[in-house]
Amino acid sequence: MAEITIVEIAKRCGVGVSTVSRAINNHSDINPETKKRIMEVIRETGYIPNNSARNLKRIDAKCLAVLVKGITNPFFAPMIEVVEQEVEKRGYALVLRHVEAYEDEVEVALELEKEKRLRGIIFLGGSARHAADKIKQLSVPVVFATIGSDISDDLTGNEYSTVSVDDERESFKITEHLISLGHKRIAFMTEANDTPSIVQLRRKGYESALAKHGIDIDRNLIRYVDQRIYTMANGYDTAKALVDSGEKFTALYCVSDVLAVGALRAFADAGISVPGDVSVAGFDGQELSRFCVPRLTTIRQPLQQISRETIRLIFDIIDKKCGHTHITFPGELVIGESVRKIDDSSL
Amino acid sequence: MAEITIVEIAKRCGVGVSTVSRAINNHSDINPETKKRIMEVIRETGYIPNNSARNLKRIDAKCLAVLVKGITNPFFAPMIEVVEQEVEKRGYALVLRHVEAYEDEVEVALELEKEKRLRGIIFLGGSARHAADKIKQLSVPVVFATIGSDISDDLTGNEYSTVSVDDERESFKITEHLISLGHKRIAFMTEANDTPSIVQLRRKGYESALAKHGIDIDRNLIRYVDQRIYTMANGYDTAKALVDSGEKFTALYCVSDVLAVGALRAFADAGISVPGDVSVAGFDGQELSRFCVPRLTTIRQPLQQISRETIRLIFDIIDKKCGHTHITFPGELVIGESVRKIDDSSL
DNA sequence: CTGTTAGCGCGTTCAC
DNA sequence: GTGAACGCGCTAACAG
Repeated sequence: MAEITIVEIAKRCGVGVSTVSRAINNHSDINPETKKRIMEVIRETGYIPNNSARNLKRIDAKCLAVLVKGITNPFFAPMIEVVEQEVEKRGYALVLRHVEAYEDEVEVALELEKEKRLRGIIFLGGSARHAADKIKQLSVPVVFATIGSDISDDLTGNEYSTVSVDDERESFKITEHLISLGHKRIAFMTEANDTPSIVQLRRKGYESALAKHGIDIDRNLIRYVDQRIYTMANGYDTAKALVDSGEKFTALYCVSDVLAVGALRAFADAGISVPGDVSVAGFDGQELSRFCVPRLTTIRQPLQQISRETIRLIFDIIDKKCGHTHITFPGELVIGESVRKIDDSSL
Repeated sequence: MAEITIVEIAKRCGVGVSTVSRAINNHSDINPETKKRIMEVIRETGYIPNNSARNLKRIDAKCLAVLVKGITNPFFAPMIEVVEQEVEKRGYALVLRHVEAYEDEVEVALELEKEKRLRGIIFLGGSARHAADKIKQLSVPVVFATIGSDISDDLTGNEYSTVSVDDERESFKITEHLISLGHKRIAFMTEANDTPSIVQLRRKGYESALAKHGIDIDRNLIRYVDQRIYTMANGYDTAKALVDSGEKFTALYCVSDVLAVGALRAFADAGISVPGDVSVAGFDGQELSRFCVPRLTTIRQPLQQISRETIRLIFDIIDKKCGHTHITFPGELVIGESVRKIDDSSL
């Protein structure tokens, strides 16, 4: 397979390479006839320009990178769709990159920035805290989506933008909702995580809601999943362990819908009725929460809005229409069928 | 931010660029001391080699590409994890690329092949049929995973490999399972798709099972979702329409678990008990099928095995240990709680 | 409107 | 063991 290059195409057309280049890149100053002829030959030969070479030369490509942390997570799928549409609408190209759990997303961004000519970087998910100096090394605008503003102690917040819900407040909200329905012994399923993160913010919200209403925090009611909060199996196992421990509780609040669905299944297997015997609440408002049986009471994150706003923001920053900002959207308390008012005669 | 290059590093170290290059790429013929000094400077400066330039020059990188069709689909997540592990274990790099529904995955592969130095390409999902000449243009070994062997009419099958279940046979199997439990009026939820695809194979299996048992195919029982078979909302809407139509049926078989879960919810809302009034079967055996209420009866695809075998195969082909092959794994009929034997007194 | 030419940053010869 | 020089394929000046 003789690698066919732009020179070869130029030869076959009897033109210079730059003319071919112009044809490929839709430059205006080219004879339509010439262009047509060139495109013809390109099609015939099946020539495909080498992207590496292009990236190397190109001064500037209208290109955005989106780095998504955790491919296993269906959470981001609806966001990505929106982002793709919007970016295309603006005539930009999109580099979508998945970052493994063990990788440092900023590190990956740094590398990508060298390789492509990026105009901006969007992070979807990922850890909430990054080394300040690394973020500073990024030379194009950065927006974190679904992550709040406390990304690094050492940054003033002017080096990047964020678009997200206020995880602590939303978590407070749903916990208070449970309390308002008479629940006092509210178990909490989360991830054991020392580093500041979304998960930790949600825990804070849970604890402060209890505190506000004079309910003591019972450490036995706080249960940790093994590593990942986006697998049903973890939700199942942890809920089962909770039940088996004999601990009394009237509600279980899980930091993610996925965990909550796993818990639903565990309760079903244990012959515990939801919401008859126990109420279950989730967080995220994923598609799943609307289709499981019973439907989950949860906090819906406005992912569409977050996505759209993220895009708007990054383009505004690119176009120097504004500086870095931190935008917070309210989440929505979605009342499902998995939570109910408590009777006095409960366990 | 002055873009720092290999020349700059060389200058600061007082060595030639090629020495720096050798240090970066772990070449053997370099003084350990020199190397150490260079790596030190690289760390200090935060220098990151430009990948485009590397790809342009590099004769050969141990690199594999995996093209995944449809990012919305959680189906592939477990496969990707396995693939990543295995590839890393063999010391290869991995390029993971998501292909949009409207993109032609082979086209993308062609482009990628020009850009990077690939040694092999793996396709996860995607349409079952491709233009023969395009596949032939690919100069490195190609393996299709989860797609059967009828990828193109014009190919002998020696130009590529496949690793998958026999979708038609598995579909036949689960349909026959329903029939064996006394079901005769078995509705089928699928995607309207003219082009040969997995979906069509499953339909064939459904129809031939009915035929074998002397059950007429009732076109009113075959229901088409709007475009995508991996959204619960589609399963919900289509099941609801089926119920509303007043058509009589005792079982519903959906071409994907995701659709089936949507259907479960629709039946719950309609006050139809599963499996009391209606039995529901899915296909795929995703995590979801084990955690929904009731658990789904479905066909589990052995994704781990498929992934592992795909990797083994592509490396064997790269190493010339074997030629192209077509491997079929049996699926597993998983008995859940969503299907039951029919009474004679049913609707 | 078009052809010629100079690099983009790096890996790879080939001398030393 | 190391450095100088060449060129990968392409785009962007520039000159015509």
